[in-house]
Amino acid sequence: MEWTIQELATRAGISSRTLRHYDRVGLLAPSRVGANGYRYYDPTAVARLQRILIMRQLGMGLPAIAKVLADEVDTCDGLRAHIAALEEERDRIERQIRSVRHTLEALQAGAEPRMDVMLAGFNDLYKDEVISRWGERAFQVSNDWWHGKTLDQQLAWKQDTEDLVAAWVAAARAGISPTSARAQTLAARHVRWLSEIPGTPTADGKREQSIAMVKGLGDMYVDDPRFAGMYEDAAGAAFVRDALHTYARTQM
Amino acid sequence: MEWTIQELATRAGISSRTLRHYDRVGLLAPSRVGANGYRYYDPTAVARLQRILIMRQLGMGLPAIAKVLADEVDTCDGLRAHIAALEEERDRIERQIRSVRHTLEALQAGAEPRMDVMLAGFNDLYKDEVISRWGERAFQVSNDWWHGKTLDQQLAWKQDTEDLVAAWVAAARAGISPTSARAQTLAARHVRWLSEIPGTPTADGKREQSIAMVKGLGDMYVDDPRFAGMYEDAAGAAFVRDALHTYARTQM
DNA sequence: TTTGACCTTGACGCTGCGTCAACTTCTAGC
DNA sequence: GCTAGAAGTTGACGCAGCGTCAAGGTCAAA
Repeated sequence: MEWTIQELATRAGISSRTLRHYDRVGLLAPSRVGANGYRYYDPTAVARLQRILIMRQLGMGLPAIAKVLADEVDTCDGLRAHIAALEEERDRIERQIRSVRHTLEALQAGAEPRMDVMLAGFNDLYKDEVISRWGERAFQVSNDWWHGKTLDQQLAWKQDTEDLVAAWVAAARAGISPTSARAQTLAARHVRWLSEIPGTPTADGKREQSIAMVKGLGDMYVDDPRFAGMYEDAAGAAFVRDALHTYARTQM
Repeated sequence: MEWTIQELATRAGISSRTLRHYDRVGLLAPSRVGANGYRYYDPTAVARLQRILIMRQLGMGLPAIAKVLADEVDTCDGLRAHIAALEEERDRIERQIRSVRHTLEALQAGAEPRMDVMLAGFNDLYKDEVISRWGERAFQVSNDWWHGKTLDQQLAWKQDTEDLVAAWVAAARAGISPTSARAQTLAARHVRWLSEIPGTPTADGKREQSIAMVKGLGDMYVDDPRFAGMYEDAAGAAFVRDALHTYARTQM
């Protein structure tokens, strides 16, 4: 008793292309190949196909199925691993949904695109900075802090940020020195603003690291394209950087 | 103020390959291309990249992002559509998980692989049959019936099925006629067994269709590779088929 | 001028097949 | 015996979003 590729495919509800694919990837070889190259399948092959289709219907990948069929992995273990992977994926999507909802609400609440861009850019940049210098955990803390805020709190924080930036721009325009009292007052405010974010060295009271971070941040405002234009122009960013450097050197 | 591909990529935390890819797919063109072919990006391009990366981080696909950036779709609408897609996906995975858990429990409870194969095969086959002959709805009903059963009930049903098959094999081995009283008793039991499945014509009391289904099922036991060996051999399957045909003709 | 870093285009790989394309083989009717 | 049509074969592109060589041109510093 044996069947041609089409007979088997039709009965199994799949395409002959799929069977050829399974043959090519070594998942299911035909029991016999005629001198003409035709593939023929016997009941043993059909049984194997059964198992393949069951696992496939459960969403397992072909390599994982192959391992189970090759007896490298126990069927139960394979399924358990698959469940774990599925749960992981589900949780990831769940987080994704919350994140998108959050963004959508913020957008609807009137947060302008540029605002959003600025903050997201800050977050991203901050992420890289924090991860590379103080490890992944610190980023996790401040990230949770941000996403744990209510919409009102986020908007309020955005407002604070905008005010601070506006003050910097005004000071830079005024042509005063970065070492002047007014600039240093702004620098102090900037550092306080930073310290609101938990998980940062400034918030954690680590002096050496705080200084390094404040200086590094100043440099980034100048060098990083993502902050381009944040302080109006290159001169504005340089002003902020110089003021922050001076503050870090003399007041921290 | 402009940056080379590498400068921008490093700051943005992506690869230069990604930027080239975005250029190729028309998502983000460099603001200027030198005579040497080098790509250069200005602050406008950086801002656009910002928006792209934000949406990408939210899990949106590049084509969807392109539509939003091209103002074909409102940002909020894009996000809403994305949320809907994510929720769909999450629900799908959720169903997937339940299904795999179910299978795993059945397997651990001692259902042997061959049993599982046999029943899954039956379900699949039955699905094709029912869908093609009585429409999708009927399949839905019987599928829900199966998945609505508790594990114990499923195992009990499997046991019934096994007993029935064993009885058929014994009768076929005994060399009796398919029209004999013993064979016809088995056929009656087979039809009762079938009628337990809701949504089938037998369960619904549709006489003409019941007869057609019982006969068709008998034919399938012989012709379909997925039932190969279920009744031991071709002779066994033929015996069942003949008995069912006789029963359908004379008793239904 | 050399070296090394950075730029370019081109192309394969991954997942699981769908979908032509081009060609050979089998089957059935006249 | 011939021919049409159904079914078989291999080969290759496409899909999402890049990672990853490969081969070669350009640029900046020593």
